[in-house]
Amino acid sequence: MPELPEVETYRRFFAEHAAGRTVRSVDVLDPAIVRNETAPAVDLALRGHRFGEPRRHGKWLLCPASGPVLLVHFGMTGDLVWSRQEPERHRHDRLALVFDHGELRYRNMRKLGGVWLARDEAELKDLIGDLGPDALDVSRREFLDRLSRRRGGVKAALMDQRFVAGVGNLLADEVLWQARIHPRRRIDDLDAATRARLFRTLHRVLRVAVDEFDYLESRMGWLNHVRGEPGARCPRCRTPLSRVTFAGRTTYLCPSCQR
DNA sequence: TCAGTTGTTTATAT
DNA sequence: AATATAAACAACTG
Repeated sequence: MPELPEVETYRRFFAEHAAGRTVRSVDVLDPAIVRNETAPAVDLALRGHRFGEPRRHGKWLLCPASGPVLLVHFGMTGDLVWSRQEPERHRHDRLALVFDHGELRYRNMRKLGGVWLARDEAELKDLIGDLGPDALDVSRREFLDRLSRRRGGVKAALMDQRFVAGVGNLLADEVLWQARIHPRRRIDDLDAATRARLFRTLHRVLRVAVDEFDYLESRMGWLNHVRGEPGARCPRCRTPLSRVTFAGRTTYLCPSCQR
């Protein structure tokens, strides 16, 4: 379930199991999941290398291995699995990093996303493309500055990875609902107080989310707690929520609270 | 059978 | 040049 908070969870998981460990082999179980190299090339590049501390930028997990960097993107259905917790490989396990003490598997049912190998930091930048600042890392000043240069709808901006990196469909709805901003509101129409509220809310939602596993469902009083339930009502004012399609994505909002 | 799904890219239109 | 939209990608689930 990967947006920024989930990928942060994967980063910690990778750090726990793979950082400081030497790769014995890379078993590519589905060659199509490696997007920019052949399966043997990935094995050859990483075998015998030791992983350092993983980093995260937006929804990308970046795993340096003394020289080459393994790039992991989770799409909609990606996951990491540690072999001690689940001994058998699953049919959606697409790649396994094999260590002496176990194996870390990249699972992805739908195969959106995948794994890339960068030979160095320069190649890494080319592969992840023109990403904006990480949504949890961006300063208020930079966020407001970027917002002032942006036109169009506010939800589209939040979800644009070149604007800020890490916010997806569910988080965008959550932030806008908490900040009481209609997702179709034009950025030009937002006054200074509303822009400041948007930043504060974005930051607060992300902070809570990265610290709380399963926040999407467990966080009482949040939009995502009731999202998708038939007849769902706004947790604040009890007005029935609207469900609309916006740029091909399902959007939930409260017609009473949000403008 | 049909609609829907937390992401990204591409083509096309505005 | 930016922004908006739909479709495609793939593999399910209800």
